Amino acid sequence: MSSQYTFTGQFTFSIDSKNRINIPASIRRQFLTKDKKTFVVTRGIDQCAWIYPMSEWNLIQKELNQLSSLSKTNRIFLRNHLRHANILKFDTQGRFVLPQSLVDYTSIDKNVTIIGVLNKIEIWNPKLLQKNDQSDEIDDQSYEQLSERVNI
Amino acid sequence: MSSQYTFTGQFTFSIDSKNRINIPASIRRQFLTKDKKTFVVTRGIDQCAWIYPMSEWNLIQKELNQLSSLSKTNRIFLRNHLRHANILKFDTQGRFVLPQSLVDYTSIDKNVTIIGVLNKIEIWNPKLLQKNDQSDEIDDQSYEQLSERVNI
DNA sequence: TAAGATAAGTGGTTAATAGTGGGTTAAATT
DNA sequence: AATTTAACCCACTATTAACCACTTATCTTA
Repeated sequence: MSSQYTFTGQFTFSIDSKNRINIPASIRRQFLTKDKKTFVVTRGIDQCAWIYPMSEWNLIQKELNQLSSLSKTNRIFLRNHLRHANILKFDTQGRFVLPQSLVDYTSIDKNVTIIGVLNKIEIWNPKLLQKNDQSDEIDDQSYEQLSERVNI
Repeated sequence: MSSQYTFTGQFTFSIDSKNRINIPASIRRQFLTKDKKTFVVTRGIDQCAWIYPMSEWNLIQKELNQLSSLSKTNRIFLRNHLRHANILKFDTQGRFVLPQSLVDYTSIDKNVTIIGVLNKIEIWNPKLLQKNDQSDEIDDQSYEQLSERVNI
């Protein structure tokens, strides 16, 4: 089964003294009832945190299960992906607390930028995201390759 | 499945103090009932905003879903494409509010030019569009290349 | 073609929702 | 038992969305 979520958009919120972060109402409303406000926060591959609704995470776990631990790459990848995964819920106000380890990893201090990326939500320190904006330009060749797969 | 929309024409309207923009009635009437006045506004590749009726956007999303986030190029591409996409509806008067980030990106201030371009609608600052008119002439060679793909 | 009727575009006000900050109680940990 | 942590509750402010009203344009019909 493929993804049931298609998050989009960008929002800038604040993190408070208790490490609470608000989930944008428009994103919150998209959560399916079966997920019951439950999701998984984990390390992103870039310097951000990734949030998956529980049912999405289950799909990912199924895929990860296919990877044999005989391969070193697989072992490292699995380890780093799973050890930082926290199952959380958002509270009655629509917030969740970002675990300290992820606060550190993402270097988030005062403000956070939240962006929807299809089946996941990314949590960024705005300054780091901006830095990526500048350096992460896609070169022409890569665009050419993409154009063979994506028609927009 | 291919596009169900063929927008055409050009209109000049105004944007008000709350960033509301009217969608031309003739274009509004073309919206299929299944789309329920819902659409996606996002950054155009040029300095304009693009509007896709929801069903059109869903086609694009389906393609984006094929891209794995393990590839760096994919990650950057997905992020930068989706973060500026806002799912919106037009109100009972047929207007929508253009998000501030897109107001900035398009440099729209007082007036807007709205153009129908097949499956999408473009929103421009009239002055920028005019500037493009002058500089964006297509050279003969490019026309030759186009002729191999498009028969008009 | 003039007059009335309908639709389209624009502007402002009000009501509802969303975001934020803090405090209180309950649970867990040491 | 003391301290920390997490869930819950309440309150304030800012933002957004719904509503109403007016003007201009377009269409209809006498």
